Amino acid sequence: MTTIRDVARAAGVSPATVSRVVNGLIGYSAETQRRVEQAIDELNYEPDTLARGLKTKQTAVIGVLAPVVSDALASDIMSGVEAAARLRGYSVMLGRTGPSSTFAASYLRTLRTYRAAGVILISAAVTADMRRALGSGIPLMSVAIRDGQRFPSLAIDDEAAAYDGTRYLISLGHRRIGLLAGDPASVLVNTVRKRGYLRAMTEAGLTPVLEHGNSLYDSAPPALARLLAQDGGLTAVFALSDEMGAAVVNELQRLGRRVPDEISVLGFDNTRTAMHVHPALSTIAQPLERMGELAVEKLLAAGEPAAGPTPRILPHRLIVRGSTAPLISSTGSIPHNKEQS
Amino acid sequence: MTTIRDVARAAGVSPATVSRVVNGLIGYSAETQRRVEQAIDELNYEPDTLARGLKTKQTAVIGVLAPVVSDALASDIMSGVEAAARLRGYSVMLGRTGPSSTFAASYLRTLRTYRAAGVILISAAVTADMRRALGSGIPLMSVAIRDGQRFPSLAIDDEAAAYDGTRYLISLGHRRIGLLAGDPASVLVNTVRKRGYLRAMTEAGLTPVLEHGNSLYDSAPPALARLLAQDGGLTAVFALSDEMGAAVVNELQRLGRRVPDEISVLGFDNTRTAMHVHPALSTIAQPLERMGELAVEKLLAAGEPAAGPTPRILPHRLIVRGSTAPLISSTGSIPHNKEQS
DNA sequence: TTGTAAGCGTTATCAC
DNA sequence: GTGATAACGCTTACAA
Repeated sequence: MTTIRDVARAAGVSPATVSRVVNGLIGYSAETQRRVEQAIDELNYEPDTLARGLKTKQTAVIGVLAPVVSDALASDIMSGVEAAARLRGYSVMLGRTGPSSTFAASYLRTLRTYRAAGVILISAAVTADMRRALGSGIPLMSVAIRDGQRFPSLAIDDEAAAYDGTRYLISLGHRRIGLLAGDPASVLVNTVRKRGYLRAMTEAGLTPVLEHGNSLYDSAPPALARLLAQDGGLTAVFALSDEMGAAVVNELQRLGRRVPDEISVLGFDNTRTAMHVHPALSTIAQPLERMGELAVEKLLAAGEPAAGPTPRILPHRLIVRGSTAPLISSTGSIPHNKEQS
Repeated sequence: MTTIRDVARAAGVSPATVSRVVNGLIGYSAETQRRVEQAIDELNYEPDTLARGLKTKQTAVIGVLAPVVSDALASDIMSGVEAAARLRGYSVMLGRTGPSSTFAASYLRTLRTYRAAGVILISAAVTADMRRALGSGIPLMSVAIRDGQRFPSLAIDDEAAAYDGTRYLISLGHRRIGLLAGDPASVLVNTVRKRGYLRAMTEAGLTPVLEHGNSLYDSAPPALARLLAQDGGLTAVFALSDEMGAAVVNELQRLGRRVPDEISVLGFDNTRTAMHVHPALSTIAQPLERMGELAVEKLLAAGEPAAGPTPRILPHRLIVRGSTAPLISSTGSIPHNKEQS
């Protein structure tokens, strides 16, 4: 390995000067700079991250913790994180929080010993335990979840998004709309979205019909069965994740119900999964990649004076594909459509 | 931050002794060990990774490079890598190689300055450039791709897998079987799989029909159209990725062709995507998570004397779901089925 | 503008 | 069995 001393010797200067050049500080002549840079090129020198981090008490590492590594939603966010991080010369360290954050604290302790520049928590709220495990010098931010006001977070307004989704279905003429929620215990987000759905239904004088899955594909068919058992005449199902939405589309077809002619299905998140069914799933989009990028930006700006207010709310968006359609009422008339943007 | 000296002072011993205890070396009494461990607990001490790495020239970091972070196949492998790494006390650092490995070398250089313990390359072959960028001390292994004999790799036998998939379709009675391959330029694997298909077709005296997509969902519908233009009477399509397979199932249904009654579809990889269509996609499974785990194991054993032979071949497996069925010939008879295990 | 030298927190080589 | 002490490769006062 070539060290800063090797470069110094080759350039005929001191290690301190090489360091200054490498770090773009001031205090050397143009000629010196040239010689140093040439030596760096010739020796193919690269500063040792460990030694530098040990001295400066900082490394260009950003930690990312997701409940499940292979989750589509987390993957999209991670993709944004990776892009923003590489752009700024940072590397990302990946961890899985596992069921109910079992591993989170241990990961955060590790990240602390690496002197990470910041940590991003996907789909999980920051707990006091986590905050403690990470120590005090490292900023921590959660993404795709609204985390009270206690810790920084970055998410859409889930209540409003679910409200808008429900309103959209209502504007299509649907009256009997079932909600397929995720596990209320593990993801706070579900409680909030549920509230949005309930508000829209209540305002419209409609009766809520509600069941829980666990956000994943396999949980949807049985939950759909329960939903249908509650009200066999449902004309629309709002699933609070695309995986469940996709499963509902497929299961409905298996049951011989036509989507969207007989029954509309609306998903949530706008992950790739929404495109993988036929008809493609209408859904509420979260700007997932953008969230990942923004999280990095805010994290790295955390030390700065002008750090913006938190939690930061990002816009959601309704995406209409083939799985939703106006209700064909028994009289054959299509109700007035007051779809939202 | 509490350091090894703090612990030493609290326990009334020297830093050297604390180090011995922490690292489980020999050379201290049981009583000393007790005192040190107590001090560690009380002070909540955690060794500094950077200082340790600087001294030992090794960190417990495993680098993982994938073409696209949010890819389903890569995600599954990464999931296995994460699990195996955490089990052994290693952390994983994530990178994206990007189109045609643009970023790979730069990531590898970074990984070198972190003194990573090893690097795993997903769906990409090791090039001499990469090997050079990483330096000589760090093992590098590619996964889910067969990489000649020059560098270690871990993959299924893609030729045999494609052969078996084609044989399966033939055993179902299909004679007009189209192949939907991925981009031959970007992923070597496609060339090999194509060879397996061609061998099976030729052996059976059948005429190959072949088109290329790019392995992703959106590339499949147009490629399918070209396939159908070549032979409108195709009764089976073998797609060399689940994303393309799922797209074929959906597109076929959009075109009014029934799957599998009129036409069978077989995918490749067995990612989540295969489950997200209706009927669910029959496919050739790669043990993706297991590959990730194994890659970590082999990487960390790379220094050992008894490092096994490379490249290592893993078993593939045919998974029959709803998208494939015996050909109903015009005479109404179902051909003899000689399906493989 | 440039060099010297003192650490950063750890491990490893010696002595005792 | 235990403790000084010298690195590891870098940054950063402080001198010159």
